[in-house]
Amino acid sequence: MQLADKYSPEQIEQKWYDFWMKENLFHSEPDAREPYTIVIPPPNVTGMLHMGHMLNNTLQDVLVRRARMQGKNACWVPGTDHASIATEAKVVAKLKEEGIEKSSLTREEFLAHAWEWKEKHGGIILNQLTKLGASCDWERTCFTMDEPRTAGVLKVFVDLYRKGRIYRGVRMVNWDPSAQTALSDEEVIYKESNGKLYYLRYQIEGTEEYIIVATTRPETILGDTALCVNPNDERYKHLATDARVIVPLVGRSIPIIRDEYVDLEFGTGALKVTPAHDVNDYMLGEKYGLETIDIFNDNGTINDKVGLYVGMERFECRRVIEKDLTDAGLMEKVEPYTNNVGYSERTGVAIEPKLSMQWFLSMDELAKPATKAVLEDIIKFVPAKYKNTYRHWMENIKDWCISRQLWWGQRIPAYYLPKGGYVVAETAEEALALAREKDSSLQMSDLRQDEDVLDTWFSSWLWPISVFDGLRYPNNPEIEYYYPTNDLVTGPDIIFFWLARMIMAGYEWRGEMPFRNVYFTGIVRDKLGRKMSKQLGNSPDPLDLIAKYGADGMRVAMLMSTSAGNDVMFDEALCEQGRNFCNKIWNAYRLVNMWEVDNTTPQPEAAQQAIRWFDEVLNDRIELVHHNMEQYRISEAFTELYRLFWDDFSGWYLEMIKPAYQSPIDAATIAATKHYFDTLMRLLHPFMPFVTEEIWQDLKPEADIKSIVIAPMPVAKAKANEETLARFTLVTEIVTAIRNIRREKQLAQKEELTLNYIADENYPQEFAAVISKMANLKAINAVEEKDATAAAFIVKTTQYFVPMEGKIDIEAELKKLTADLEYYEGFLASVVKKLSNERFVSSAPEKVVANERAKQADAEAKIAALKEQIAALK
RNA sequence: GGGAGCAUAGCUCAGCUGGUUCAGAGCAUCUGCCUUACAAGCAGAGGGUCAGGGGUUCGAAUCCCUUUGCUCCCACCA
Repeated sequence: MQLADKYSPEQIEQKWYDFWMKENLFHSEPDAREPYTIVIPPPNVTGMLHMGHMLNNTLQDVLVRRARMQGKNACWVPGTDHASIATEAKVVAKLKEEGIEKSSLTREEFLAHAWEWKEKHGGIILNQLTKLGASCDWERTCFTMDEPRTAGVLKVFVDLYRKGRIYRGVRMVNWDPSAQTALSDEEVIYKESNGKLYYLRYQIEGTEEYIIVATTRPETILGDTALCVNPNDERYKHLATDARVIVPLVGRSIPIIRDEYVDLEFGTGALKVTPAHDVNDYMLGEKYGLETIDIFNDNGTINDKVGLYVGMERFECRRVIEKDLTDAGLMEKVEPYTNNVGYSERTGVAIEPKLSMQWFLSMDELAKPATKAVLEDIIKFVPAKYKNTYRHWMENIKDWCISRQLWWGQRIPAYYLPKGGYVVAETAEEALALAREKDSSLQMSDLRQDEDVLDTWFSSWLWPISVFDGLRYPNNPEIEYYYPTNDLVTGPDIIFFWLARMIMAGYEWRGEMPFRNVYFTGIVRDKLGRKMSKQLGNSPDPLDLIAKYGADGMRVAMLMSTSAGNDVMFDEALCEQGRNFCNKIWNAYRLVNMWEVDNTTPQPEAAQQAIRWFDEVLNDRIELVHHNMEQYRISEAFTELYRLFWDDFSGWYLEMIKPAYQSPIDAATIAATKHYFDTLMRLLHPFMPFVTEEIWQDLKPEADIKSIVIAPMPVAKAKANEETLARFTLVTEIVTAIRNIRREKQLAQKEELTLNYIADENYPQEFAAVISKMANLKAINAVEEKDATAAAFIVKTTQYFVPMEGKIDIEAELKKLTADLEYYEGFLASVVKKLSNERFVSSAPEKVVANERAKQADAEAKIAALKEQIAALK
């Protein structure tokens, strides 16, 4: 095959992905083999691919492809998440653009629009993953809101309800006024915000005296139902026990209560109590039986309960009320103030604490086995540091608010009865049957299903089970075969949202962990360390990068820069490095491929020596890569292969076996080389699937294996021969030394040199032919005498001379040798000092001491050799 | 406020049980090469008080204490 001199991924990638799909190589069915399962963290159904997905899915694909090549029945289940808030917000925005208000639609009409949107955009993100080479079993693609998953969710809800874990009640929840729904605690992000601290004057009823109250939210005075001071506060001891104050502007009379909750140090020591709009105030309200006045509409505007500022947006109201208070002389002062404000994770608006009726899931019982599993490493976290984060959360777990005031999602299967009360059932029919137990006259039309839907995570927490339909059919062969899954690759940012809950669900409905290992990725940042975001415009489009550098180049960029749990500083230069590596592989193959093979040519000695060495290197690295992968050191494993291919294979091995210009290569050497190429491609395939397949298909080492995707992963043979590897380092040192001589003396590479040496056991005799070839020597001679006219160097203890015919600068040589001598004398002194320390000799392990003695002997020999050379020069 | 983690070459990071190869890799930089697979390349070189201080040890980048700086998570005094 004629190969272009640059690797061009465009056609190659699409060609092979199509081939893999056509051959159905990613599809898995249960069989006798050991399963290897990964479930994808489902991206939002209407989302777009970003760099985080690149990182996450590259890693998953590496793991899956490797397992597949190791002969396991690899199954990577893809899918998407219905992402109720995010998707509903997008659909609402899209309808708004078309001039349609959500409020003008019925639930059914809205859902029809939403499904239409989902059908149109839902497949995009998964399709994008194919561009990266993701070897998902696409036949298994799931959606958290498709029928089997929804049925599972409802079954789980009913099960939990019957177990008494789900309850309904009025609680203070995090309200998102933009999405107009409750959120779980995890969906609230606290950020430091610059606000103001307002000091308001509350007149004590029946007096001219005022109490000053500090607050950050003056608009909530509309909902004030008490004022609270600390009972130990001297400033307020004089007040009558039944004293009351007048709420500024509102004019309402409210009691003064006394509770040690109030901090004497903060503000004036007086606290306004607004039970409807502050979590702590709510607790005070409960404790003292205070009235609760909710002053906001669901969209964050002021309602008509008080009759002031009606319809005004909450932040607008704050500005207006500040002015009105000032004008009325009720504002003592205003100070700048920094505090933490909670924002909605999805819509970004400030959260409003709000009392409302919601569904909750009691978590204590669920948490117990899940906590244990991680702490005891039954589920292993990589890196382990996240165990702490996990434990802390699990041990302080709060009940989960699972209802959302949205339409896009799984509707809560609770049905209200006309005369109060409700029933919970998977279907309306079952609900009716249950209802009739209470009142036999009831008809279907009497039942009214709860309007709310479930939190998205209430379906994603079932993912490892639900993708195999293990909730509806707990004994089906698929779930029994694939569950528990092996590895989960995710970011630490969703430990609480998703990971912890999946573990809880796993134990609750399978009695077993959902996955054995969790690999945490970091966040992909730009090279300045900033988070990638649309606002900053520092987030490259992964598809553009793939188009520019190839999918393999992109994958290399991800692999080069990531270690578990650490953030990735992404730099486009890494993609370039990846592309260059593809090109390197390509050109190495081009070289091997272009040689003419001649069966009559005997195998050169240099080639025999090269093969003897490379066998050992390869074996050694296979072992190392395997070892690294076992420990999820994926980046290190790849880096080993990168260097193996680039330096050892291309830089040394290929140069050693390269036939002379326009000469053919012998059959034995080309066979060995192609075998190495095959092995290297297999080792690299999980990391760089496309370029390796392209080359492997051309090599066709095994006719009955149709793709490298299912070619067996090379395994290390017996332990590598360390001796051979160590001896070869002498060769590289000799060659490097001669190259340096050429450079210093400005000798052309073409000019053949002679190498003389004074023989000892550290001369790598068995690699003489390789040395000769790599250094372009015409002769290598063992000599007895030193040669003062030659360029000299020492490797380990062996003295080498390259005759220079008068080109030697004796002064310079002497200077160099003297500097070396000084270094080794200093080195020897430190070794001797160590060895003469009795405590060292007696306490250090034998091996360490022996090693020091060897260093001493080497240094002494080297010093002797250097002294001889210096003497000879003089 | 509570907890966790990090600090090693200009940059991004390895360094696993304290001891060969302990001060490394890649990138970047510099020098020399259009050598016949690859200039997306080749051959070389420079560059670090392992954040500061103290301790344990025969021996510390590695273990302990401490100071400083950064990051993340949790909590939320209005």
